[in-house]
Amino acid sequence: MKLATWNVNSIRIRLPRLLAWLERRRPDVVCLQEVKVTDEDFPRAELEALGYRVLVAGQRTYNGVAILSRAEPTEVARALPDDGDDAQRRLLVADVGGLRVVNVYGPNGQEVGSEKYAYKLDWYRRFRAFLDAGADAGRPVAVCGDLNIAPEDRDVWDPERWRGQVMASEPERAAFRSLLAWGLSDALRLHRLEGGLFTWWDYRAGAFHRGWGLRIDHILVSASVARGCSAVEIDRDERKGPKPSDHVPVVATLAGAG
DNA sequence: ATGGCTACTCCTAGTAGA
Repeated sequence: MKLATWNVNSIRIRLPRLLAWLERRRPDVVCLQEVKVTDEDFPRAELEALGYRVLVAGQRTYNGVAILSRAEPTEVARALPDDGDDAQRRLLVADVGGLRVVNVYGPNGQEVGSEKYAYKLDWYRRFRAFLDAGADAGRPVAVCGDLNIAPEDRDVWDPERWRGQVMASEPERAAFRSLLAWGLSDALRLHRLEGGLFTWWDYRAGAFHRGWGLRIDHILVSASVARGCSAVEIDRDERKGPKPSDHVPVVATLAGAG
């Protein structure tokens, strides 16, 4: 089966590209981030017409996550347990077949030392506690999404320029490692060890064509899933052409039925 | 690299993204 994650940066603007990509790629499960619409405004019918079931934890303007799946999903959670009623929509968890799919849109953090940076680190602390309490790394689990963390120097285009900056700071990298320590593997790194593999490029300054990217979108898998993970691809071409998201999809090929 | 963009909104200016 193919499991994908994509920060679409507005499902409204990206719907034509998303539909074309789904028809071409035929993923079995897709985690979307930054859909930027409420549940009611989510383009459910267009996606169902392609054969997908749709779960949405939507929000107007900001954030918002969704899971598309060919098989029937069972919703497990749509917020962290200590989120308030008006919390930012950054989490959606569903069981699809035997796989627990944890879709995450990690906070941006804005700037090291800012209030939003503190929120980001605290969010990851709460997310790790959620995994501890509500999931079992001994079972098939995949944590997918835009984590907004470049885990190592090889995941940024210029390590010296990014050293200590938001997305690449040591406390953020420690938060990423705390997810691995829970019992997950970085699926891409099971197959590809080289640098220069990026999933996001700034819209400004021709960053994509200059190779100024970061790897901040990830698929993390528990051990049983890792054993059946035969490939992970970054759909870099989705950054080209008209109206791209600033992020591209990451697609893992896993053992087992869709 | 400190923004030359994009998308959003009580929409034409301010906020946020990363």
